[in-house]
Amino acid sequence: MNYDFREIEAKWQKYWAENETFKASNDSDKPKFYALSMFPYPSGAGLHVGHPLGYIATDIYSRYKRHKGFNVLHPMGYDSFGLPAEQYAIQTGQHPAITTENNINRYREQLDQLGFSFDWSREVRTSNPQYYKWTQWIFIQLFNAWYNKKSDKAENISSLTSIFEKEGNANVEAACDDDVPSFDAATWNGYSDKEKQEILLKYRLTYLADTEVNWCPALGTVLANDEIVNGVSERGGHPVVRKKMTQWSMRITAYAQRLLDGLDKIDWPQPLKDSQTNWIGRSVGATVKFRVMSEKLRVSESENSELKTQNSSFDIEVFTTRPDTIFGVSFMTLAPEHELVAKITTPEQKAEVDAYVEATAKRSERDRMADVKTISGVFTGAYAEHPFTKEPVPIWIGDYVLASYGTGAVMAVPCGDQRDYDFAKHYNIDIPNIFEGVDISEEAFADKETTIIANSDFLNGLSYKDAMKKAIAELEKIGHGEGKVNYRLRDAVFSRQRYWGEPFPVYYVDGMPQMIDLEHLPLQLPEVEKYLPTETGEPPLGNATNWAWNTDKNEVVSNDLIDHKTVFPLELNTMPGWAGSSQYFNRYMDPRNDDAIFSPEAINYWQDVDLYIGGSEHATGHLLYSRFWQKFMFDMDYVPKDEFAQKLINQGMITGTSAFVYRFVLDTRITIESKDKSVSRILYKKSFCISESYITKSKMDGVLITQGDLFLKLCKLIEDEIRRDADVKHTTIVHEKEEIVPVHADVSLINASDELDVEGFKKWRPEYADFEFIKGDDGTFKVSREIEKMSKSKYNVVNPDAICEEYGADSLRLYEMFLGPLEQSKPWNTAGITGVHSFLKKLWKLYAAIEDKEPSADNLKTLHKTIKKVEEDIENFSFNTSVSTFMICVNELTSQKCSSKAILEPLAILVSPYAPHIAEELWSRLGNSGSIAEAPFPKFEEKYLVESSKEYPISFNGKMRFKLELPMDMSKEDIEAAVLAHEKTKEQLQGRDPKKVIVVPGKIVNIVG
RNA sequence: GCCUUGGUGGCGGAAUUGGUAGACGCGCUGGAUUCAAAAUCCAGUGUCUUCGGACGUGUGGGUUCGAUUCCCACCCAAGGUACCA
Repeated sequence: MNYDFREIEAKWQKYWAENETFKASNDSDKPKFYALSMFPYPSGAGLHVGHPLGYIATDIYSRYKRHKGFNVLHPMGYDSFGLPAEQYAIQTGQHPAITTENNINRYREQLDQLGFSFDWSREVRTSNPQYYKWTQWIFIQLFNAWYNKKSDKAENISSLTSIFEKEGNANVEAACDDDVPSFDAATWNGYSDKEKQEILLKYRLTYLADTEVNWCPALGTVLANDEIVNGVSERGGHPVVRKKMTQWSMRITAYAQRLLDGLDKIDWPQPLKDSQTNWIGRSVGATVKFRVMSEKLRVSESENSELKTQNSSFDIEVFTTRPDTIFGVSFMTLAPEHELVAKITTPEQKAEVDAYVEATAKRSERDRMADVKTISGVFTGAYAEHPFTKEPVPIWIGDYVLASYGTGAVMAVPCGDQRDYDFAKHYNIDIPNIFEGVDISEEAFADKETTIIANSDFLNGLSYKDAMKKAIAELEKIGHGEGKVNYRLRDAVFSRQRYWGEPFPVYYVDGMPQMIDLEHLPLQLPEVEKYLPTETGEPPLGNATNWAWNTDKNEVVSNDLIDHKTVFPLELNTMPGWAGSSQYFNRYMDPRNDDAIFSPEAINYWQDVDLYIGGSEHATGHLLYSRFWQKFMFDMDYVPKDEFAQKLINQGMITGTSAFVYRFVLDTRITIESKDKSVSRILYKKSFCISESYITKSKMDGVLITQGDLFLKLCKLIEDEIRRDADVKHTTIVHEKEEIVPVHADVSLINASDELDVEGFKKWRPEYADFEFIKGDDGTFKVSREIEKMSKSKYNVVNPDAICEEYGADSLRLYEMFLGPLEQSKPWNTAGITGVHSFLKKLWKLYAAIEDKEPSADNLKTLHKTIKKVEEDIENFSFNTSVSTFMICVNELTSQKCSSKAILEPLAILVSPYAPHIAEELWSRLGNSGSIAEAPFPKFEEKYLVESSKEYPISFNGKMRFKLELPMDMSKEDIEAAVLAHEKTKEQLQGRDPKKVIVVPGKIVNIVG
């Protein structure tokens, strides 16, 4: 009887579905266990081999916990709103809901094939109105809440208005906008309704604010940072400008400290915690205000007091973690983008500053960050007044200061900060030493612990800590600053100018946002003709003709009916990708509930996620926002835990082999003098894709360069084209090449010799249809290959279907685990799959003739050794080593010719979390009815492993020379005597006396000499 | 630059607390079976070797009776990134 995996796997997948084997109940005497995998975005490419890695791990653990007697919740769903479906819709006109549905069906088919123990009755889809009803609901809860710093939690906005009514806002400590005016009760009560709403908006946990976005006029859309390359859009190379737009924001900064503190309570990988810690970026220090001195002011300081007030009205605020070094300030540096730069620059310096600002704008932030070698900056000509010494401090701009952090300005203390030091050295700026007994002639001194301040007036002789306190106190005294804890974290922009996302349950009355009542939710996405932004630059929902809210009927009506009395315009933005994923883990607990996001019974039973497995790329996105919402839900008493996942594991990614073609654009400026003497100037742009064989990466700086005379060849090509037009007397031709840009090519277009199917590529990427493809000398167009993470966006995905077809799901499951440690990244290579497949065949054979006979001691030893190891492995998420353990076990039992049911039955249970189909089949062949899923996990018994003797490795000076079998219970002294008496020992020592003999009973003997 | 992770045979990897380096699998070599192939089974397989051994876990040091494991310095690769003042 052969191992017919196709039949077996189909049979048990059907059985599980029909019997709802993995359906979880919200009511059970068993202890609960909630195992969760991050749900996928159903892309058009289908599931690839990287997806199941984490799912298999979660599945193994879930099945194991079920064997251990837990009531297991193991759900799956789809994060089904997202950009790819929308882009596909823009290209093809197909509604994203349809493509999404198709993709989900394909995912489901693939997932089913792999035999996961999901409770499909709880499936959620974020794009489903029944689901996003509750996403909208949470948004409303956030809108109706403010953060009270006194109680250190979110509260309903009504508690805020009642304070306002009684006493105004003087005593309110809230997380709010910076520009809240202060008012007393009478003023508040005298405000109009609209004025009150405007004030409240500054306090709400979700609020409207003007935020800068990357606007691409040519594409009519906002771009993400990674959609922009070298300042232009990745697609099409259009210019991108920073533009202010009114957007919904989430006041996540209110939770900065609690998000930081919460990390101590959860068992998440340290690198992930580090990355959240760094993202939140807490630093303790002070803000310091420097007053800008005007040029005139310095010349005629005391003469005109009116001029003084007029011209020194600019304050530069900096945040510093070293206020103790304030007397070491010898210059200031502003980010080139800083709004004051244009205002304070003197006329003499203007040209130089402008040029520098422009040059900086072209550099990416990453560029500016990574480049510490190049020191650059420009003096603005302006000076600021030192708050204590009143000395002028020159104000520079430099691209090492980023506008997005802190205030975008630093007080430079060259003696205490290496970057400031280098900058000062480079531009010959003073480096005053304010440290006692420290030599700063070579480098800055940044060690806080040993700092003693000197040359600093009232700070002289103080340590870092004392000087810090004193400096802050003095700054506060003179009104020039205050102690401050600064967070890097900024409020999260929550609006997207997209179609395929959750609509906001918001309409506008007199410009003020109003929430739609829960009973009228969900507010469903409207139909639109086109999924592109409108011609006037409104988001795609601006195309909808039926997108107005009737407050009488509480329904969506035609835009034509908007009268601003009972019918009002609806919000045109949609929510971002992370909205739907920030509470989905709680929704799984009670996914079909239409009256509440979940029932109190459900949340109180399941509490939180016990094990969450997913990729580390979500460290600062999904995982930070989810923790934020969970804490909010906790504050509002909806959930019992303020952290949603106790334990989290990052599965390593599976890397794929990406393929690149090289894009290269040649600009040619031509001046043509025709025979009739008329002169014309033309800009001629020609685009190429170049075979890999012409490209080398410069060893110096990693820049891509073309090899040999390719450039000349291409210039010649263009010149020939130009000159083909006859009537030309004289031409001047200047070629300018743009950078060589590597572009991903889909790996399905590449053959085994790394050659590109050029026609296929042009068809796949129509914007390359007119490009000239330059083949190599051998007449082929080669791509270059690189190992990268497997991802649809890198076009290097391999899907599991073929492997499933050829070897079966159990083989694939085992193989993905066998590849290596779960947390580590590893390359995908199917070469070794025959190994695990033949293991399954050997396992199968073992059960060919099962007998009811007593197992031998060897049998029992093998079994219990395996139980022990596998159990330890699962608990440690070391799934690769348990696959090896199974192989060893089956090899041993095969050579022992074991056929005993007492051994083979527990073995089937051990294997079942890993290879559930074959385990079920063997289980039923052993005579059991029903599923193996609930069978109790075999119990390990030490007694079968007790050994009477041990084969000791005998080493000399740490090197193993021979082995010696000795009884387990032999004493140290006896072992030493036995080893020293052995003739091989004498042979090794060759007459020398051993200096020392180390005996570790049960482990090793080492002889030194 | 910074943060994180990693570096062990031809390849994926193992060695759980400092105690036999290379488990297990792939690949490769030889053999059995077969008309032949696939499949299966058996044996071998870190490198060098004068066949005694010597060397060997990115590099160089150190601690130790003993180091893949601990410490210091460095090199390389991947992922992330925010010069955090």
